[in-house]
Amino acid sequence: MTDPRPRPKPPFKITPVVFHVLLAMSEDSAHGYRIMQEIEERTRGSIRVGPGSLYFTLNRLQEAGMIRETPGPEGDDGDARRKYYRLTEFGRAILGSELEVLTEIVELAREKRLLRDEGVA
Amino acid sequence: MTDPRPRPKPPFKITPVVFHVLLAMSEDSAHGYRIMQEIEERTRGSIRVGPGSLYFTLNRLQEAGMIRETPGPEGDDGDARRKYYRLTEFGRAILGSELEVLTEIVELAREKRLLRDEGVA
DNA sequence: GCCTGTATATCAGTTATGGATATAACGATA
DNA sequence: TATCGTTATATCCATAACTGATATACAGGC
Repeated sequence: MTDPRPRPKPPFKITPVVFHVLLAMSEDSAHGYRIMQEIEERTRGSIRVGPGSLYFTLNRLQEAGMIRETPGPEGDDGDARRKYYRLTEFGRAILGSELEVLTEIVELAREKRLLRDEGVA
Repeated sequence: MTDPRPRPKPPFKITPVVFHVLLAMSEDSAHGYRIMQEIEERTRGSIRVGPGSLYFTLNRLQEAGMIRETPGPEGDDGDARRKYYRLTEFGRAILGSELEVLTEIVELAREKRLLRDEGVA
């Protein structure tokens, strides 16, 4: 039960909002408004991030070096208002570390038969 | 991407603290102080719930019918100060629902190779 | 009997979040 | 080109949640 590998230490607490913002950027770069929508879609509306939390969180993540601003994706000259961000290596490490914790929790839940699905599986 | 089964609707937000308290009670009944310790142990100190959040959360969970007070476990006449709680069916359903969301996130993370481990697996 | 640890409880200060509001640019369309 | 709804970033404020300090008291070892 000892930690096999040191976890990167986040400079502030990784709240659900922070986590989901990082996760929403894990594949492509993304801009704020899109992140808002994606979180709501993926969690089927159970988590809704308002503009207050969102832009506050984006600034914080950028200051902490977990994301950085990038030019938009290839061929996107669409909307000049958009600001695109992408995960840094550090941000990716933090996200990975958080996901490990979640993975352990999910495994524990399976062992204890806490999920409504997969009763036998 | 539509929800195959309606989720039980929690009467308030299931924050990390709330979630971990529910999880800590999923097997046996438990008392407050023990829950505090267990959360700290299982998350290897990365989540620490102080007495403020804990007892506030326990009261709230009880009012909402997610946990209920019970007599201590068989053969425990140890410490009269302890208050033991156990999950209700409703509480178990809420916990299960939250775990489903986490399970989906973990699966997504695996597909996207976001975990530091299991690169090939 | 005294001290440390266990146990519940409350309170105050801080931090995080959500909703309202502001501003403006975009796209469609009339 | 005027107008309207949507997209998009940004700030502010009220509320919600959390942390740490403090209080109280019992248990067990010495």
